[in-house]
Amino acid sequence: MSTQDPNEYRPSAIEEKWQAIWAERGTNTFTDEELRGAENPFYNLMMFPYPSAEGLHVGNIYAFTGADIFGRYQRLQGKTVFEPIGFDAFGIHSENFALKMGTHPMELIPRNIANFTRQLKRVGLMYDWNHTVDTTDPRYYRWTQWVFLQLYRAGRAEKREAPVNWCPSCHTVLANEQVIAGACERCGSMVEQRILSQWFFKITDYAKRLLENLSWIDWSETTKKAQENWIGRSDGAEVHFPLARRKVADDRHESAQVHAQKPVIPVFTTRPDTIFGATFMVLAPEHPLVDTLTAPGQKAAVEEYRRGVAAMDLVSRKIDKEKTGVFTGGYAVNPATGEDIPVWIADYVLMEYGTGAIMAVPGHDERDFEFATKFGLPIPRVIAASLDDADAPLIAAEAGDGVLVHSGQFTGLPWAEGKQAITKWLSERGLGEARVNYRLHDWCISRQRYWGPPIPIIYCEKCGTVPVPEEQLPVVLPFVADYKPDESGISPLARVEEWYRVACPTCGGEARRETDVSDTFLDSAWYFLRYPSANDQAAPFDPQITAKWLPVNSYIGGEEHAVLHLLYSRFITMVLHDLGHLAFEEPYLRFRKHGLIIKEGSKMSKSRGNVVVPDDYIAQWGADAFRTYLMFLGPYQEGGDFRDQGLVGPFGFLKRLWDTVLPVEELGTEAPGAELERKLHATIRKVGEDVAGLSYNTAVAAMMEYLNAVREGGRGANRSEIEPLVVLVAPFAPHLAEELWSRLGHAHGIFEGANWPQYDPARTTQDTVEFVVQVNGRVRARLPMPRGIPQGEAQAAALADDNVKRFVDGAAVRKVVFVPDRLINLVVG
RNA sequence: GCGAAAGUGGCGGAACUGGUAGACGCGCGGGACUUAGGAUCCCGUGGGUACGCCCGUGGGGGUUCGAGUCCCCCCUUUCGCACCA
Repeated sequence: MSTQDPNEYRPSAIEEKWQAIWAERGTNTFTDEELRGAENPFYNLMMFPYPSAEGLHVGNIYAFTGADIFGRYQRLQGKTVFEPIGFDAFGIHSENFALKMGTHPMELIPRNIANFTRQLKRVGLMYDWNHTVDTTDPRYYRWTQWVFLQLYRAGRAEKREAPVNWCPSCHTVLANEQVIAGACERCGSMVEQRILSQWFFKITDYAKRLLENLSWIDWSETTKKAQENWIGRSDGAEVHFPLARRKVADDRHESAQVHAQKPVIPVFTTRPDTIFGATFMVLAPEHPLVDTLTAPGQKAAVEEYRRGVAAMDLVSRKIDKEKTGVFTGGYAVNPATGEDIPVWIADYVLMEYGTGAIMAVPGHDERDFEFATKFGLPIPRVIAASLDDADAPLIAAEAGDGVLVHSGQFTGLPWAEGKQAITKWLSERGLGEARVNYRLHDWCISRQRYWGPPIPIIYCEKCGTVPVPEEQLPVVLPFVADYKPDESGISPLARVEEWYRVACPTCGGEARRETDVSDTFLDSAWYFLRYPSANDQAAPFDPQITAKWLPVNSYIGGEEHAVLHLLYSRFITMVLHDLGHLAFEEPYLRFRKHGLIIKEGSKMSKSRGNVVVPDDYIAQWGADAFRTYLMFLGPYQEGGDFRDQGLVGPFGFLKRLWDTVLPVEELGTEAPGAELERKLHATIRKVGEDVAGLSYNTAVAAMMEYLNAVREGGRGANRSEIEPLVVLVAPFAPHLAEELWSRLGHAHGIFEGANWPQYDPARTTQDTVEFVVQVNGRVRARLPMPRGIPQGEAQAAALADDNVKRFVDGAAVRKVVFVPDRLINLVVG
C-alpha cells in the first residue's frame, strides 16, 4: 500500500508532471518563425469558448477533447499540427452577467479567462499558448474594426433604419432570444418595437455563392442542410400590380385600365401560375405605398392598425395567430384578369421578405384562405385535379399541384408549365419577370450596448459619414463605470461625451463617433485568420503565414452555430477574398459537428441541478480517464449520456494498461503469438480508421478488446504486443502514454515524431474463419474452416455436420447461397 | 406545418456494400486472493426452453435463400426552421 510505489497509477501526479514538461519543452507551441517554416502543416481548429464565470462546462471539454484527439492523431502521423484556442469574451451575455453581479466586465472577463486557462491546461489539450486570441483585447478588436472598414470601403456595409426590440422597463434593446412570448425575459414587461438607424452587412449579395459553394465543401451534411434552409432559395416571379385608376371602394363600375406609367405594387410569388386567382393584395403595414393607397375614409382605421403593429415586439408578430388586417380603401389591377382588386394591410405580410407585398390567392394558399374567409373576400379556384373539376368547391386552400382552370388562355396547362408560361407572358408585357428570392436577411451588426468593439465610424456635419482612418485604430472602448443602458435607447457610450466628441478625420471640424458597438458574431467571424498571426501588431494576418496555414484543415464544433457563426465567417472570408486579402474563399476545408451530451437521460441545466463539474471528476479520476470516458460514452458526432458510473470503465482500462506495461523489466521479449499478432494488426487498422472518422467510441472499444486479449487468463504481455497500444491510446490519454513511452526507454516525447504504428493488411485476417451454415436461412452450425475454402468443400463439410444433417433430413438441396469466408445457406424442400 | 435524424438487453451503446444481432463498457451473478472488502484479478450474463431448439432490433405489411439494415403504412422521441408569399 505504499503511495510511493513508482508503478502505481496515480493520474494527477503524472498528468501534472507531463503538463509541466510540455510547457517547458514547448511541445505544443510555435514561434512565428516555426510557423513560417513548418512542414506538413495541419490547422486543427475548434470553436473558441465564451469564458463564463461558472467556468469550463463539460460540454466545452467534450467538444475540445474530440478535436484535440483528431489533432494529436494527425501529429502522430507526422503532421505539424497547429491547435490554437482563444476567448470569445465580448457580447451581451458577458454584459448581462456583469450587470447582475455588479462587477465591471473589464474586471470580470480577465478573471474568467484566467480560470478557463487553468482548467483548459488541466485537461491536457494540445494548445499553442503562444497564439491565443481574446476578442476584448484592443490588439485583437483593432483588427475587428479593420474588417468593418474593409466591408465599408467595398460598399458591403451600409446604415439604414430597422426595428429593434425595446424593453420599456429595463431601458434596453433586447435580442430576439431575450423576448419570451412578447415579454422581456428579465422583468416581464411587454416589449415594444423601436426604429433605429443601424449598420448592416450586405450578406444577401452573397446568398447565391454561399448557397452554391455548399455543393463542394466537405462539411457535415446536417450542417450544410441547415445553411441551405437558412439561406432559403425560392424560385418564382416578381409581378407588378398597377394601382387602379379609381381608389375608392364604392366607385365599382369604372373599368380598369393598365397604364405602364402608373405606380405599381411589386410582389414576389412562387406561384405565378395562380395569378388568375389573386382576388386581393396584402401589404405589410410598414409598406411605403400604404399612404398613397389609403382612401380618406379608411385613414383612421389604417393608422390605428399600423400603430398596433408597431407596438408589438418583433417575435410575437411572427408567430402564427389569427389573421388580422385592415382594408386601405385602395385598389390595384390584377395584370392577368384586368380586374380591380382591393388592397389590404396585414401583419402576416413582412416588410423584410420579398417586396413586402403579396398577391393573395386564397384558393391556393393557406394563409390567404384564412384571411379571405375571415374578411369575406372571394375565393375562386384556379388549380384543379383535372379540367372536369374546375368548379369543384374549395373547402380549404389547395396548395398542391394540378392543372390551371379559369385562367384564360392558360387553362388546361399543368401547374409547372403554367408557371413558366405565365411568367413569360407577364414579362413580354413588362408586368413581371422570373426572380429568385432568398430568405436570408442582411446582417445587422449594430448593438446599442457597451460590451463590444466600437464601430469605427465618425459623423461629421460637413463631411457626413467618415470611416476612422486605419492608422487611428483601435477605437478603444473606454472604461465606463456606469455602463447600464438607459431609456434613451442608444448605447451607453452616447453618454460619454469626452469619448464621442472628436475632430473629423477629414476636415478637422466638430464630429461625433458612432456610439453603437458591433455584434459578437463579427468578432468570431474572422478569429481563425488571426490565430497564426496573433502576435503580429502590424497587420491582421501575415500574408506568408496565412498562405501556409489557411484555409483551416479541420474544424470541429457545435451544430448550434450551423447558421450564424459558420455562415458569417464564410461571408467575411468571401468578402476579404474578393478584396484581395485572401487567396481562398471558403474558410474551413472540413467541418464536422459534434453531438451534445446529456446527464443521466436529461439535459444538463442549473435548474435541474445535474450539471457536471469537470474539475471534480478530473481530480478523482484524472484528465486521461475523463477524456477517454467522454469519447467512449457515445458516438462523438451524435453525443451521448454522461453517467457517473460509466467513468470507471475507461479508468479501469487505463489502469490495466498501466499495470500491463509496468514494470517494464518484467515485460516478455518474445514475438507475439500468431493470433494475438493478427489482432494487433487488426486493432491498429481499426483504431486508425475510427479516429480518422471521429468514431472514437468504437476506437476505444477496440483498444479495450485488444488489451483484454493480451491479458486473457491473466497472462503477462510481451513488449511487442503492448508497446503499439501505448501509441494508439496516446490521442485519448496523452499523459499516460507519455509516461509509459518514456519508461519504455524512448528519449523523445511520444508526440515528437511520426510514432503511429504501421499495420500489415495481410496480417489483419485469420487463417481460420468461423463459417456459418444455414439451412433455409436459419443458422444450424458454425464450423471452423480455412480461409478461402471453395464452395464445394464448404458444402461437403456443412453436409457432414450432424445438426445440419438433421435439418436437411435427406431432402434435395434446391439452391445453395455461398458467401466466401462467411456463410453457406442450403435451401431445401 | 416544413426540414433533418433516431427508436436495438436492466442501462450507455456496437453491427462495413442485406449475410453469426447485442462488440465494448456499466450493472448484475459466480469464482479466486484476502481477517475483511464496496479494492484487485478471472469467468459468466437478451428472454424462454421438453437443451433439439423457439422468440427477439417501436407497431403492421412486403421484397429476399436470408432484413436491425431495402420498400410501403402507422406510432413515438429529439433537434433545427417556422405567417418566408
